[in-house]
Amino acid sequence: MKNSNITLQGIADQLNLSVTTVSRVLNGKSDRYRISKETQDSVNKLAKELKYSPNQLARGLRLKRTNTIGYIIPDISNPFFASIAKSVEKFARKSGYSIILCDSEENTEIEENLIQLMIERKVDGLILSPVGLEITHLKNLIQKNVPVVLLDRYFPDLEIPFVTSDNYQGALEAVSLLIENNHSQIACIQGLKNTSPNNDRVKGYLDAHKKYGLTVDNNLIVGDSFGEENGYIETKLLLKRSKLPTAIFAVSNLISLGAIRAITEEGLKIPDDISMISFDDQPYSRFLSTPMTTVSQQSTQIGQIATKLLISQIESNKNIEQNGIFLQTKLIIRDSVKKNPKLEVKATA
Amino acid sequence: MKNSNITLQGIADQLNLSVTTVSRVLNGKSDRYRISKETQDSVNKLAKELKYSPNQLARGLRLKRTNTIGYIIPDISNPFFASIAKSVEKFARKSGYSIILCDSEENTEIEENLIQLMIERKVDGLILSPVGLEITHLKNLIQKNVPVVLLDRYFPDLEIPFVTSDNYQGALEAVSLLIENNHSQIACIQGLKNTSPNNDRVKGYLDAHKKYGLTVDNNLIVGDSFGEENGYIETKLLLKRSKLPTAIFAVSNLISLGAIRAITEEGLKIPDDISMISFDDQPYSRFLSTPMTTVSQQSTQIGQIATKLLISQIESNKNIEQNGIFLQTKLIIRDSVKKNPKLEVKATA
DNA sequence: TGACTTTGCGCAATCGTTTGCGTAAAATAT
DNA sequence: ATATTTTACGCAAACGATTGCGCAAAGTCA
Repeated sequence: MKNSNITLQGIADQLNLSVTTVSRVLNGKSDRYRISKETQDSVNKLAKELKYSPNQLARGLRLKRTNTIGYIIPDISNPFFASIAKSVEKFARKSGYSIILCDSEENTEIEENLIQLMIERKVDGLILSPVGLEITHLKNLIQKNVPVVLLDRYFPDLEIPFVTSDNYQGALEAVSLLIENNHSQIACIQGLKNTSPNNDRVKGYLDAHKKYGLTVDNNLIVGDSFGEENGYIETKLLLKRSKLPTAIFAVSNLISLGAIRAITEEGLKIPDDISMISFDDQPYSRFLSTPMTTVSQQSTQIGQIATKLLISQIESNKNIEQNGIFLQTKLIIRDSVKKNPKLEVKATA
Repeated sequence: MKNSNITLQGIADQLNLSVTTVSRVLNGKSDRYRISKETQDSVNKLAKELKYSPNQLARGLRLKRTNTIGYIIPDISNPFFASIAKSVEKFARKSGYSIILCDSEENTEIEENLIQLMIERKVDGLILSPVGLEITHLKNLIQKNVPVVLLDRYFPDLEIPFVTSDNYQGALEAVSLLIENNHSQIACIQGLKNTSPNNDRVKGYLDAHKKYGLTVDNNLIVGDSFGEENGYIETKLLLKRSKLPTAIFAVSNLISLGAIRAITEEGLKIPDDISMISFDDQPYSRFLSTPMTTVSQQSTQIGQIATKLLISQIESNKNIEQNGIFLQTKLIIRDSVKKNPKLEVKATA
């Protein structure tokens, strides 16, 4: 209560100086304003003694700059986002920024409120993994000249810089592997519709089929969320069908976990009864009952690049010319794909 | 650039009112100050039109209240902390608070800097999972009258409210299970020393032995970090010993993951060659190659209670009388413990 | 008509910094 | 001795909000 009231004024009073001078000394501008060495020393000494700590609210108000980045993600408990968050926070911190973290719970309404909140809190910029396909609130944002970088998800027709994995390519490779192992009944359990990762992965799934001259049964594309529950439910349903899929392409790590739960419950085995490839590699992926073949993303890099992009945008005061960055994925082959007996399948491309 | 300059002043000017009045209307204090209906309506209307959004820096400066909670954790990419973070953020948000999240990287120096940073940013309170055994910076904090709640970790001799799992009991049960299955050479791979979760878990490990009249070989207590690497390295070393432990008690989920990696590398099997129990249940635990017996913590509740505790402290303006809250753990028995042939082991208690 | 009450709103200080100008005193030059 | 430069610092506004008083105008009452 007492200590918290140490201000420039307080120091100035005790030394019979003006706040101006104290401020200048403490900001290392002594030389530019010719503050005498003795004054400098006395100020520094007293500030240390009193444990002066600048009020960043006041400073931010005056400077119109808070060194704060707003960071909105759909689910911090998803290990994929958690590891990105780790690198975002770390890089921001090392660059002198703090982050205000909010979880939009994959809900557009919450997301909009959070953006409003970030504006009120005068963040210098925003890193965002947007939820839906609603983009008016984002347009408002850029009109307000708030630097924004999209992370993991983007809008093809919006001029906002973004960084994400090359989800299309990743999915293409994954599903191609399945097809090359002579799977043709491949279910795709997708995540939240209308998000770019989902769209791109599904497109990869489709194009892989096309590449090998296969037609896809649209009934095999199911689901609507990146969560575990979705994976469980959809797999349960898939396994009740008369014609069982021989493989599952799970569009996220949580989905595959749910799928495994369902498969296990039904007493089936991966890959003997059904094969599987999952997006997102996790530390545990290789130690699963059947080590999982996965599409690995460079989450650390995604976070770091996004942060770097945002900060350079903030500090240069101009919008980035560069629009989108796609990071390569990597197919990690383990044991969850079974080689089926050959069918009459040949590559077109 | 234009839009961002909408302030109370701007609205007041356009309506030929004072900022005072505008402020009062917008804060719903019209009635208390008898602002006429017409004035109210005109203010509200214009504010909406101009998309006025209050500057929280200014407000915070004036009100000495930011509705912000500082949140410092040692590793956001650890799923255990990530799921706590999820519930902290959610509960805080629903209570009208935002959180500034920082990762201390299990480093005391960083932690101290972050606390300083939080003070400068005038957070209303702090949720902290402290790193080491250094507590002077925490004492400073409470002297400054900043509400603090410790999460996951605590100091027995510090009067700061905390919420954590009953790590002692959890470890006691886990190791007892091992002993009851006739294991006597049980290695304990511990986490960061001098943190309460580690201390309490190791104590549980020791007391379980005591309970059954077993003496523990101190060489079996190894390691010094909650991370995956520690689990890997220590297990590698353990497996090189002439006298192999028959079981491993892994003090965190990441440790057990590292341990599994080492065990797999050495071509050994769980539980046939070596048994294992891990702290922290995770969604994947049951789907590991050998479904893991774990000690599950109520992470959602931990986060929520901590946040609730902090907010009530903030809003009541007095320190909580209640000091520590321990949440029960739950032993989830799966397949990673092998029943050994009986030894001459009998319970003392 | 004058006194009193109610209505409706504004003044100005305050929160803690930063910064564009100034300026008095000391030093130096002429 | 006067003019000029240098040294070392201060004034006061500004950032955008909140709030304790205060006060003029209108309404009510006798």
